Amino acid sequence: MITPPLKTIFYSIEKTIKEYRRYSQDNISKHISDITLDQVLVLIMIDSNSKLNQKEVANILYKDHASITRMIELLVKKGYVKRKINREDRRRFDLQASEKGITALKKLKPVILNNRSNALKNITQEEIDIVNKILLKITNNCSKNN
Amino acid sequence: MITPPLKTIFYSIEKTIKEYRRYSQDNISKHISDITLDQVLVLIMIDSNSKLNQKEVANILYKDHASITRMIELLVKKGYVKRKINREDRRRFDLQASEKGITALKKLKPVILNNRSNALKNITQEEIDIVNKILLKITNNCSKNN
DNA sequence: CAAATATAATTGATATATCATATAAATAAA
DNA sequence: TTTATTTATATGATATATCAATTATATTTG
Repeated sequence: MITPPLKTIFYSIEKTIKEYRRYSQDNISKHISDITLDQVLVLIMIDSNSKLNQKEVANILYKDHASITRMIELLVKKGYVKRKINREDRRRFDLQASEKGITALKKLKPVILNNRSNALKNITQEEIDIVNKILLKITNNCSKNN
Repeated sequence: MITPPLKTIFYSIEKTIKEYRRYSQDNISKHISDITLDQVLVLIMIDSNSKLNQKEVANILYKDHASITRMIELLVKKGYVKRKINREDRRRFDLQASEKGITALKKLKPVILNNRSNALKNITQEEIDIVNKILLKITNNCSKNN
């Protein structure tokens, strides 16, 4: 008999992140309807450091480079991000939040912060540290053993 | 200044589940190359209880019904699952692992169990309980406040 | 310098997530 | 019993995840 996934910690982890994403996306959509949580995170990164290229954004957000390419493509198409070829290295792009992007961030940063703090209500920093520590162990077990 | 997602617990959670999925998928693929982790979980559920219909599988695995429809479609197409219309309720399907599905499960169940225990190496049951408890709090915070 | 190699980003294919809508069958209500 | 509502599944659209392969440019090396 195999343990139903229902009872494993992996199930809890997936369920938690899904609920957080849904909750977070709902609140974002109340303010701006054509942007996703992931796109907001990309936009925040771009706006916080104009030196970042796509590869670095991908590494920071722990996303696949292909996904970042497509997210930025959508952000550019919707006018939240401006993209110019880098002068020193023509393989790279210089990324910059547009006026529209900056305006969106003004609205959305508090929403994100609020999502996070609501999601963590009644959870102590110590508890968060414990969870982080144990999750890191799992991560390491999976990457080492592969 | 908004906290970089890098430092939030949500980032840890996403990173952990991604690493576990990648690790798990790699080991599955070593044995059977045309099946995904999610499909294996669906197959396990179907095989463990022949009474389950798609809606129930979706609820157990905490997946969207649309996703389950498509996963089962693929499992049927690849010959791992047999699907027949239920006699009492013609909206439902009776789901059953085929011979091929059963053979696959014989190989894959130990792989799944091994993945789980490797991923949790050097983590105590008490630690797992703590993580589960805190993750549940987050889940509840997100569903209540929405 | 020319050839080989490495890097940044893109593209393609396939699977899954999510949400909205549709369809068909079952059940409840008028 | 006809109509309305609910339920199980499917379908469509769009976004993201993942992996492989490609393209263009940079860098290294012979």
